[in-house]
Amino acid sequence: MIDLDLLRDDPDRVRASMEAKRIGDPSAVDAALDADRRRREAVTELDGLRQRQGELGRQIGPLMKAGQRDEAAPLLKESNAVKAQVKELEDAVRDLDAALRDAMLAIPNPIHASVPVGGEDANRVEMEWGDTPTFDFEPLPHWELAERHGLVDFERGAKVTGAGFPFYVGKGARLQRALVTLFLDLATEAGYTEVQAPILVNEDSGIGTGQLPDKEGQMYHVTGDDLYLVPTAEVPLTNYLRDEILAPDALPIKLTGYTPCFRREAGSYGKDVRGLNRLHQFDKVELVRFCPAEESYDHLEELLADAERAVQALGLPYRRLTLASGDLGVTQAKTYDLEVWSAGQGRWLEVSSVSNFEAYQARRANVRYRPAEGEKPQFVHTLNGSGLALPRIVAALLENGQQADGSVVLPDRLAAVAGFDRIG
RNA sequence: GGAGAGGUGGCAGAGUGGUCGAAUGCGCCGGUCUUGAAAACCGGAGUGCCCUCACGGGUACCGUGGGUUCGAAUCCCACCCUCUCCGCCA
Repeated sequence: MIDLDLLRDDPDRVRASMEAKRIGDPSAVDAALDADRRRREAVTELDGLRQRQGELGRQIGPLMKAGQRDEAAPLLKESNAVKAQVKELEDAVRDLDAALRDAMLAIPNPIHASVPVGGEDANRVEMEWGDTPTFDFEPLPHWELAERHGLVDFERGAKVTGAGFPFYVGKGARLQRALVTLFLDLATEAGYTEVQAPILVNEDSGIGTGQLPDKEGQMYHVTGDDLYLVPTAEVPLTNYLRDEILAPDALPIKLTGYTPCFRREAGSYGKDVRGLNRLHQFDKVELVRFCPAEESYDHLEELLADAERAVQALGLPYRRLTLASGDLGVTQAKTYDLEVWSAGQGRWLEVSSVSNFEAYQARRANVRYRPAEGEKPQFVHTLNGSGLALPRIVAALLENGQQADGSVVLPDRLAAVAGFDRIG
């Protein structure tokens, strides 16, 4: 949710940002402004009527008690008339509230000034880290390595559930477990509090972080109980503090959590679907921060460094991108992506997305803090980033670590957690 | 899943139709007193929305949403959650 004051004061900026993001219909701005104006008129009138209603009630009370029905009669008549008007206006305000809310939810978060404007080709590569491996043989893609070593069973996953729900087997499974442990340990070292979160969330939580209503089709919906499988731990971790007012000394709050993530990936069939590149269920460790508004861009850089440290711990070559406006989602003001080099596929794979949502999610989820004792509550800023998403990390580990004999050598830091240093 | 009890301000806990945003206690903030502190005493203190340049005023909120009534924390309906017992179960 954007700031209603911003919308009132500078609707052009909001429209320009929508165009830069290439999201939504700019007419939502006018719809919101119109609903806002009409709502305020209606509320002002409604409050006046309620005031009159209260006055009448206070006069009628004593009269009724004293049995002076005749004295009360004209007052009762007026009160009944006011009552009808109040009812009418309440309905009107309710409709206008809903209209305003719908329009506001359809307006994306304005981009930060440092975000390059443009489409995907305007994404800015900020840096590359590590050396991409060279081979004196033809490196294999990870799905061939995984099959050779029996690490991932896609066919049985498809049988038991469907495409995109693989089994990890033997060292494949142990590798998953080791990566989760390693990433959580790194986050703990960086000062995050580990949280084990529910992986089913309700509708309010989906709205709070911005998946709902506009990405409804991307989430698995358990209709029997009207709950949603989380597409990322961001949803439960950020909603952890929903509808709360935090004490002055509570911020910053840093949470980390591992969850499986479920994504329907509707509309992306046939794109990047080989192997582990794109799955309906995958594992991810998420990093989430809550902080005061004026600190959030410092926290964004810190969070970015936290995510990069995880990639570096695995020794995987990667690059960092600042996403251009057209590649940003509804909720982000600024996002960095981290992409690891995938030697067997000869391409970069996104393994982390690190974003500042400013107050956009906080407004939707109503997460506030009191800057100082006695001061008015303010919305926090929320940030999050993958730290990291597993499948593509596994792909890169297999592809970059492969040897001429088909075996795979694991980086030391991971081997220490996994309990084995090579596969095959 | 069945039966019962209950959801009130930071916490505890009154309030079962009228002037109740809500007693009281604890906690919290400010003050008086004190060399300082404690105790005692005095005062203050929720959130949203609307009007106002502001001072300030209005209004809503007692789990959530409806309803009855001139008037609802209080009565009615639905839902959610918590607790106790039974059943089931990792």
